[in-house]
This record gives sequence, C-alpha cells and structure tokens, in this order.
Amino acid sequence: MGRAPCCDKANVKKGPWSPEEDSKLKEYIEKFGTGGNWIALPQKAGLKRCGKSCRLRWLNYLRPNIKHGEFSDEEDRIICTLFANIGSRWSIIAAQLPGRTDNDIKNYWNTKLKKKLMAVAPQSQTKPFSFPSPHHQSSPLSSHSLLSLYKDSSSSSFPYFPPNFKPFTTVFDPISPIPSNLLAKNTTTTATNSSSLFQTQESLLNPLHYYHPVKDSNNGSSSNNLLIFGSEASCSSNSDGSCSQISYGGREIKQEDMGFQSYISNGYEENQKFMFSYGINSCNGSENLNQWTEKTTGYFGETSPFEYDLEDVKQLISSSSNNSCNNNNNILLDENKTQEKYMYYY
DNA sequence: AATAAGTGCAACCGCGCCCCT
DNA sequence: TAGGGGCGCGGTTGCACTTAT
Repeated sequence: MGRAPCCDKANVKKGPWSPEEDSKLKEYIEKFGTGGNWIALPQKAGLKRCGKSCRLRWLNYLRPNIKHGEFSDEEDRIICTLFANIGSRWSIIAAQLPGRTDNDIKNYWNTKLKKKLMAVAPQSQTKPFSFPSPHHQSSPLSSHSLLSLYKDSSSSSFPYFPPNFKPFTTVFDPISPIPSNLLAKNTTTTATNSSSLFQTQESLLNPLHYYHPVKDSNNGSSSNNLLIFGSEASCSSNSDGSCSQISYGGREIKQEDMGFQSYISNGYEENQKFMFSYGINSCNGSENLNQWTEKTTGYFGETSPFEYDLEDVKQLISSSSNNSCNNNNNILLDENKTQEKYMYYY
C-alpha cells in the first residue's frame, strides 16, 4: 500500500504559477507566515495548490533576497569545491551561497557547470571516478581530471572556501582543540599545499575521511560531543527558506558548529584514515586521545575501505557494550543506510 | 521562414526522516 | 513504541525559449 497523497490531486492546480497566485501566496506568508504547516496553507491563502507546491514556489522564487541570474566565478568555485567534497547535497551547498536556492544550483550544475568542467577536463582518464556515497551518481570524470579542473581554474588557492564559509574541512569545533597527535610532523593540512591536492581530494571523496566533531545541539551540552563518520547530511530551512541547520543522521547540527579536517601525510600511501576519539573520557576523566588507530588504504578504495571500517566500528560497538562506561559512549550504526553513517557520542 | 535540436529552468514527484500522538 | 502526517531533499519531467540547419 502506497502512502496517502499529501493533497487532493484532482482539485489542485498544477503547472506554472500565475502572477495572481504569486501575490496571494506572498501576501499571505508576509502577513501570517507559514504557520509551520504548508499543507494547510494553500486553503487558508485561497490557493488551489498543493502545499508542497506552495512551499517550493516560496522557497525558490518568492521569498525575499532570492538571487537570480548569472553565477559568478566565485560561486562556481564554491559549488565545485563543495560538490567534490560532499557531492550533490544541494541544500548544503546552497547554504553557502546567499540568495541561491538548492534548485537553482542543482539546475546550474546539471545544465552548465558540469559541462563547463567537462569541457576543460583533460581527455586522459585515469581510474574512473565515482562519488563515495550511494546517493552520488557515478561521473565519467576521473579523479585526476576532476582535480585538474581545480588546478586549471583561476582559483589561486585550493580548496577554496568563501570568507563566511565555516568549512567542513578546515576547522574543528572551537570547543574541540585539534588533537596534537594529528598535528605531528608529516601531517599537513592540505589547503596550503598544492602538491597535495590530489591526495587531499581523494581523501575528501571518501566519506570515511570526514569526521565531524560537533556539539550535540539536542541538549546544547558542550561536553556531549559527537564524531560523525560518513556523509549523510541534510539541511533544513527556516521559514524564510534560508538554510540554517544541517542534520546528520537525524540530529540537527548548527552549521556554525560543524567542522571536519582532512589531514594527510606527506607519504603517498599513508594518509587515508584517521579514526580516533579524543577529549576527556567522561567516565574516568582520563585523556582518551587516539583511542582508535590510523589505517592505511590505497587511493581508490581497492580494498573496499568502507567495509573495512565498518568492521572497526562494529568492533567498537561490541567493545563499547562491554564497557562499563557505555552510558557515555553510544554508537549508532545504521546499516540500512548502506553503512553510510556512523556516530560516536562521547 | 520553417522546423528540428538543444538548452534552461520552474515545477513535480517519490522517498526518507522527524515529530507528534 | 508504533504509526501517521508533514517537511525537506534530490532526481526527474515538461515546456518555453533559443539556436542551428
């Protein structure tokens, strides 16, 4: 049995919005807001439209400060960089481009930017490149060519992040100092080292290379941090349509709290995985640095590092369940999501 | 000038997730 | 705790407009 339709399809208008409908919707929302209920809104506003359609029209077209028109080079770079890092998470990308909507960016990417990049991509293909998440479609771009695009771009630094971008990749949460053992010699951050671009991107493209020490916004406690492995993120919008929150595995995380760092080693083969916990173990109060170990894999996942790491996480679960401190160490493992996200609360 | 092909983008759709009861 | 309703996301479609032949 399929789910019930969100509205009476027979009695709602579809297709392009008329100026009258636009003004009705705009007036109503400006006057009363969305009321947190899009389904009921059209009736209240006197519109014969599906609530979802109203929401889309508002978010993508009618809400204030929407920017239409050409994308700037800077916006191009932001989109490219974020796409390479997080894939087609348009809402997250849109959150970094004020005035742009996810739909806008998605369309722009699919119709223009992708072609633009393909046009300048070198023909020599190395190993086929595919994005790490099941959500990501395979791309004919090789890793090499993708990176070449960035190198060939006018960007003077890479990865590029706009000034207001609290990057996933460059900072830890301010409350969480970067573990000193990760800053050891031979470990470099990548944004400043152009020779490391290739390694950097390969690292970023593997979702297990993301880890996100963030505050748990559910209880606001700075001591209840979580590390998130994987890339399953979604973004929710404010009533005005601006994206203010990103959720990972169902937990909402303020963007200003987000961060991950991609560390690489100068050695070609040994940069790939950092699995670690750090900070104060709240059970016994002792420092708990580098509890997990660093692992090594090849660059293109020849050994299926994802599965490999799942085992590690599973191990951690079992050890955690045997741990007297497990009240403070909870791992959520969602295998139904193709092993995509792992959370570690500490 | 007519028509086919290509392009851009607004809108739709289905699904997964979260919240509330 | 389970189930239903609503929201939001990403993929897809449809159509108007533009360009090429």
